[in-house]
Amino acid sequence: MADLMLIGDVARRSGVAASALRFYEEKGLIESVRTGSGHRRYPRAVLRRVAFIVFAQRIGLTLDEIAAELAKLPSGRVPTGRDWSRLSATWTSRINERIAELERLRAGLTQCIGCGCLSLDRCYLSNPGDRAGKLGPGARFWMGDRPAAKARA
Amino acid sequence: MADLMLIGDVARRSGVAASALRFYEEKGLIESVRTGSGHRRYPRAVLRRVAFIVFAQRIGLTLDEIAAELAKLPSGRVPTGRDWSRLSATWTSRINERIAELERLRAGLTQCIGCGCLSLDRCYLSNPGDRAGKLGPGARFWMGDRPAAKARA
DNA sequence: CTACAAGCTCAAGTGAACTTGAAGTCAAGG
DNA sequence: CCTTGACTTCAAGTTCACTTGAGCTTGTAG
Repeated sequence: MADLMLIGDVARRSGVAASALRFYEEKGLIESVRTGSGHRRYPRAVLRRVAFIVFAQRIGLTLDEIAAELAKLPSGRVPTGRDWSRLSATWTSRINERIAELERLRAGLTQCIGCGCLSLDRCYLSNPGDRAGKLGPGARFWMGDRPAAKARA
Repeated sequence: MADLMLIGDVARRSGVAASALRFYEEKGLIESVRTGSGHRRYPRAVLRRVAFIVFAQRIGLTLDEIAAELAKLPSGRVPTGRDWSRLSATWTSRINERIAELERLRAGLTQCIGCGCLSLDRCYLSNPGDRAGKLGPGARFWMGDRPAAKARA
């Protein structure tokens, strides 16, 4: 009857480690209610929220961006399917851009690398529009095909 | 006549910061000859090597993987176009896999997120095959569409 | 009642790919 | 000769997304 889950349950059901769930809470991505003793309890709806986070990560959003998206959800009630799909509607173009770039790169493998034109300042492949963009210090971003999270169970 | 470039020239022509070039050298990705005073000098062919590195990064290879690829190039002579294209021939399948995943995700945006099936342990979208893979601690990898390097000029 | 699992907080570590800063050297112009 | 800018090394810092460990408390099964 009390459909409140322990953090371990959420971890098992979502495949996201408990430490990651605490981290998401700290970042404001998810919420929990606390028992008198300070233990976290989650309503079942958190599973969908976590699924959304994992999904968004694989598409390429940072946790900060995901937090911004989640902030658009209606507050005070459990989001409906329509709420979720409204959120994700804007992502299609992002995916399309990335696919287009990969296709450009794939074409370049046969056409460009061997032909001698691969000289950065000239080749359209190596300058897909944003190479000149400013970015602060820190990790250089890259795309990967590895798991976005690891199950703790 | 001496077609040896300064590190600053290479940085300007490639769009890769001088500090990054030193870092690549430390990692064994590129080489330089040194003047008597210890300054780096690069043959023009390094530009293509750097272009290849940037290219490979956008496809999603780590620097370690790129180093392994570069090690396959013939030593002792400047690589030809054929040498380069032989190297990159294996990447197409990697790109294809990534494109396929993005297409799966894109389809899921309209079909899956709203429908209620988005519950990690059930939805095929959130488990593209490798979610169970083991990975040590450290940064969680993600795909991005940001610049891979920033020009210093 | 006593194990023992599971939860808590907080600080520090991880890895990739660099950047930044300190402190010093080298080369060219005026 | 002096300044200026480009170069050198080396250590430490940065971002992101977490994980790990220490030290403690809670909840439950036997």
